[in-house]
Amino acid sequence: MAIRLHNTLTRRKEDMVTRDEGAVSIYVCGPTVYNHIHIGNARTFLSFDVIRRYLQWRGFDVYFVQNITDVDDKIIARAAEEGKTAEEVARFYTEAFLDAMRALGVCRPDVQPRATDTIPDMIEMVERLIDRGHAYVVEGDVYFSVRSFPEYGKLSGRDIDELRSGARVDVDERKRDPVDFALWKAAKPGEPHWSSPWGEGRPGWHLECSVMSEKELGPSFDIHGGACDLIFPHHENEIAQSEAATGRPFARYWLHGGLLQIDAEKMSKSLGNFMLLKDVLNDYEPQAVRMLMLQTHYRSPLDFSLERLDEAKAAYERIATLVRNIRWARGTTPAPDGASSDERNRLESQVASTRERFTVEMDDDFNTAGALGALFELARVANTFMAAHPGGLSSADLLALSEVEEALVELIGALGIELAEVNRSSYPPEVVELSKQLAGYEGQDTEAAVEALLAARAAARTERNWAAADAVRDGLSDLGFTIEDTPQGARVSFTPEL
RNA sequence: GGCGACGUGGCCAAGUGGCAAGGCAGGGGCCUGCAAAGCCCUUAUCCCCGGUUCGAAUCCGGGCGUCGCCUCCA
Repeated sequence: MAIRLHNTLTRRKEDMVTRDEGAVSIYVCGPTVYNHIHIGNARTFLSFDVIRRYLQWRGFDVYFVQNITDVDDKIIARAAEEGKTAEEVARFYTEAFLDAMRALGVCRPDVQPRATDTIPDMIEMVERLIDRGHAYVVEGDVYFSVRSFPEYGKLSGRDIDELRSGARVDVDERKRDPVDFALWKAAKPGEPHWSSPWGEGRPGWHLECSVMSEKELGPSFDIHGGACDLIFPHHENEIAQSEAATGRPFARYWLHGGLLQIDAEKMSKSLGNFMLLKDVLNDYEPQAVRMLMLQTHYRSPLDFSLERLDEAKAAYERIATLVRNIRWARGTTPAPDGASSDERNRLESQVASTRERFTVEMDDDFNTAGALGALFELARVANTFMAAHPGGLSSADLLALSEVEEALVELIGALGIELAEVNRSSYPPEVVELSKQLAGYEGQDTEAAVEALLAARAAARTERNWAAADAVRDGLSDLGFTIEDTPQGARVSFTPEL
């Protein structure tokens, strides 16, 4: 079964046929580093991280390139505001961006070129465009001649003449045509600048993506991604630059993500209605953020709110709790009899059908919402299986459940959501003091302290001393532990608040 | 005005011709010493009108509404 992609260029879903069989080359537009990225920026990077991970999971050899725009008007403006140099601003927010991506669990691109490291290549492409009659020099600026590229507008469905009449911006009289755009800008005093055949200057924004993608992936590659607000003019201009410079088709498939909205309005730095990713991650686990994004198809708009983030967190915990409960059950002593072989077969066939449906959904233009639906169905079936046998599960039952666990961890992992193992070493030290008070524990080991508390609570419950039992549970609860009673004993889990 | 996306239960959302996934929230029940987790039950004339079809959320036409791009934007 082929993977289907919605291609903005053709406005329909197509079978993915890559340049090299078994390999996928991807270029995704990265951030301009003039501020911390907001949650809307994060959505796009997350979407393409999921696409990349899924293709890898499907066995493709993925080569993923994403630029960092570290020279730009907005960086210069920000530097002026802060009384810093543009280089300082760019360096600071580049680091902040890399930190934020790490915190969200976004895989690093295979190559992550910076615009300022690619200047010679950009100059070379501009020279090529001038040589081929697609660009012209005016007083140190170089412009791309849009009319020299007849296919201009094929991505965004725009018509050059309509663009021209609709141009609202003050027209630069030196341009031969109002729709022409800058490839190279002569530097004003105090701006970052590089030597070029046209004098000291800096590159235009659209240029770097054409240059980097060609340098890293070749003139024709498989997938070019970005958010849909980049379709025009950015991606249209990239196509014009690259195809005019190389004479060869640019990206085969154009994938565009929908925008994140707040109160049904685009989240953007210019509108001022944004939330920074780093602030959101201060209060929420990355898994909750990822779950929220995955519940909506990547091309649809997504209205963001903390309420929805709470819902996504609850949804994530449904899966995480199940996996934790399976792991716990597998640590208990198997019962002599549990489920019937029919029940086990049903569970196992559900695992198989979940894997099947997950793949079908994801192959169809990365339908993460559908894929999650498959996982939740498996969760319900597995929960039902366990609920039907409160008296305990046999070794065979536990083996079947371990297949459920394996599938959930693997499949949700293919979407970039990690189901972490419980880390006992991170138990808080306060538990020792609590155990001393309530269970007479004398040692210093946190894990042993918890064991002592659970033993004390079990004893109290046997004596029907609910006050003593609840004191232990409440004390542990205050430290971030959850105690749940089952017929097989108390189940403890530790989930510290962020 | 041009180009594009979208309109599915209380909220979110998948589904693009054949009995409407899933999550969250609410209500009822079960389990529990009380909880927690979980299970069971429970809520949809798929924006409106017309058309095509044996059959339409899904295709076509018209309307209404929301959003995006057309200017820097993930």
